[in-house]
Amino acid sequence: MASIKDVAARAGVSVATVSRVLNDHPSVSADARTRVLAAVEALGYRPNAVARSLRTDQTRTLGLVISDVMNPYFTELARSVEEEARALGYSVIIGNADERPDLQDHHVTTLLDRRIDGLLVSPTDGGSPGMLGAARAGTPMVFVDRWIPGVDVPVVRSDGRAAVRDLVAHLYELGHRRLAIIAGPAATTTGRERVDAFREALGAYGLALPDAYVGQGDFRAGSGRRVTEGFLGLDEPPEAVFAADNLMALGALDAIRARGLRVPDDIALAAFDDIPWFVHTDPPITAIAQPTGELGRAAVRALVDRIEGRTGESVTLPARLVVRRSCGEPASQEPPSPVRRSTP
Amino acid sequence: MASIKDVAARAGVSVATVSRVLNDHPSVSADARTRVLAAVEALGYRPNAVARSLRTDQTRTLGLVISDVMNPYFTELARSVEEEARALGYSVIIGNADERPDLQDHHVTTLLDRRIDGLLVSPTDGGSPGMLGAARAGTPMVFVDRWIPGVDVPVVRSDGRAAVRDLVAHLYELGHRRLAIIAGPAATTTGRERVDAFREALGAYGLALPDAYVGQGDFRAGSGRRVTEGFLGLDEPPEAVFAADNLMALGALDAIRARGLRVPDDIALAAFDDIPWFVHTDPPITAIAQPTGELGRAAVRALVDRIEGRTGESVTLPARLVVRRSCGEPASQEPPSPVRRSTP
DNA sequence: CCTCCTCGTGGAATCGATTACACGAGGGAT
DNA sequence: ATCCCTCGTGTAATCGATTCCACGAGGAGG
Repeated sequence: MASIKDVAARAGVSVATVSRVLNDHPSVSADARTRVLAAVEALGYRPNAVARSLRTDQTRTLGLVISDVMNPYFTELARSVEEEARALGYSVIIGNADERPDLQDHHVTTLLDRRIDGLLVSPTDGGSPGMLGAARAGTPMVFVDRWIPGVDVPVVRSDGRAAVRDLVAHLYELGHRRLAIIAGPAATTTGRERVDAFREALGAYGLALPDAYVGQGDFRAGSGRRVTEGFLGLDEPPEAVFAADNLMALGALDAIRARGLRVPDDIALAAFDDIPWFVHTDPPITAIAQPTGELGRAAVRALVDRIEGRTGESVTLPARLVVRRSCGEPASQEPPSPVRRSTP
Repeated sequence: MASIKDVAARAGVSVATVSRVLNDHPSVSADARTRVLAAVEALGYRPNAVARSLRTDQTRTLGLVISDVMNPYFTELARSVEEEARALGYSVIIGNADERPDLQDHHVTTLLDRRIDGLLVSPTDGGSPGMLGAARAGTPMVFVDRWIPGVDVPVVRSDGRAAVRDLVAHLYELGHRRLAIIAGPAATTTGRERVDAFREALGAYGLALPDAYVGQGDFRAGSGRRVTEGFLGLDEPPEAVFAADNLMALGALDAIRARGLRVPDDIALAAFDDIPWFVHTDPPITAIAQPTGELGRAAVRALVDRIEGRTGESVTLPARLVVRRSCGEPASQEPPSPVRRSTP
């Protein structure tokens, strides 16, 4: 592969001049410039990004560590992050933590070893050694979606409180009173917050959230299934289940169906995070939609601000409720009927 | 950030010795080794991968350029690729082409500029200049899923011919005779092959595939919708629609539903590429499943073989039909009834 | 006509690693 | 005792860029 020396030789100039042309530095004669450009063209020369990074101490690369690639929410996030980064002249390297702190740390270290300019993380846990180290090491960093309390890093996320209130209102109107939640891991902020918001909203209607109605999930489909089976096995099962993310909702749907029950007739189901597929499930699922694309773009902007010496700030965007059919027919069409419970 | 010099200074040895310890070269005294290790620990030293790559001319990184990250098939592929690569000591940088040749080229060049050790591509088109250049430039390369005929690069893919035959048999048994297909872009191998396989299978049953029943899609949901609307507007609409990928199937489902028709009662639907969500759609969709994970792993193995001087070979794995309910009830349960057609 | 600046250019240092080569010490064979 | 090999180590070259500094030519100003 041709190097800058080859170009210099062919153009009859020094490597310094070639470099100047490439970085369009002003003081290069028109003549030299054309000769260099011709040589570049002829040799199909492309600057070696590795060498350049070593010298300039910047890679124009962002690292993005997400909790789970197979989760459509995170793929969409990744996509918008890459788009915005590209628009700003950066590349993105994605690391998939698969909800495992050790894998997350592996990616963080690998990314740091490659001297990425900045790190975007949606932490899987409350702070693995690698993560904390990175935050302390001074690498520009921004949290997206989830964050770690007490760590001084900007957070770009969406606030679901209002949407959760809307959801509870919706469920209440439809006659549901015994509401349960499949929570995310307590180690994640989103895991905790959604439960808090749910409990608070319930409180506004004078409803309690008994411990039996709080299932511990891990943001994967399997846990949604297990927790829901638990709910269904209760003496007094909930009338509505709220899954704290889309994958767990899917698991819940499985469990409900496996019992021979139907949504929403036998039990209502709602999810946090809306995804295109929810329109097509049987029934279409009522969900709380985050402005995912905007989140990704805002996170990149905040990170690049930090990298380039400006002050990237935290951003909080509102989520909104998208009503479909998984909680029952809208009250306008039929009066809320007492919810039946059937156990096979 | 601490460099090898700092470690050397603190351990009281030369950088050469530090390097030897780090790469566990045999001729280092036990004493020097412990001192170096202690210094590494104390300084929290991590070798600079950029510098190392420049010197050794290898990055231990693979590039993966896929056609569309939002397509669950490709996310699963990406996930398995990363897993296998990690197991073999490589990192992966993913580039999302979004089915756009220009974006694909952008990623290929960026990846090449970073001197990745090998490239895994699922080409979006019949050969953009960048792709062809990369293939010629001698970078180790392997095609996954899709490939470019005439380019001498191993291909890891799955063969859907048998599964398509099974699908056609299934549709035929259920009484469907007018079968249509939503094709992928003609520039892609998978776009063409699936149509060919379908036509061939139809031929075995004495059925033709008229031009009006071949819709031109682009592997995105929108095109599936448009093509299906076209089919539905025909004087004699098809009784079954086969979408050449999962996203277009989703679009088809939308279009069918928008017309007030029902699957499978009014029209049957099947898709190439199976994804977890197909179990939960209304109705569950009959699909042809590729061994996606195995494909990704095989592709990485082939690529790493090439990189490390062995001969990575092409691999073809069979796909299989997964029958669900979107084409009608299995014949064993009820006799195939003449398919109705209803236009609103 | 001399001096000073600006402009274009090249030489060489530098980034942080790896590694060929040289060298001195010590041990075994003769 | 001498020679030779092996072992551990350090010095320095190298990878491919960027960039500081020096230098010569030429133009402007006195």
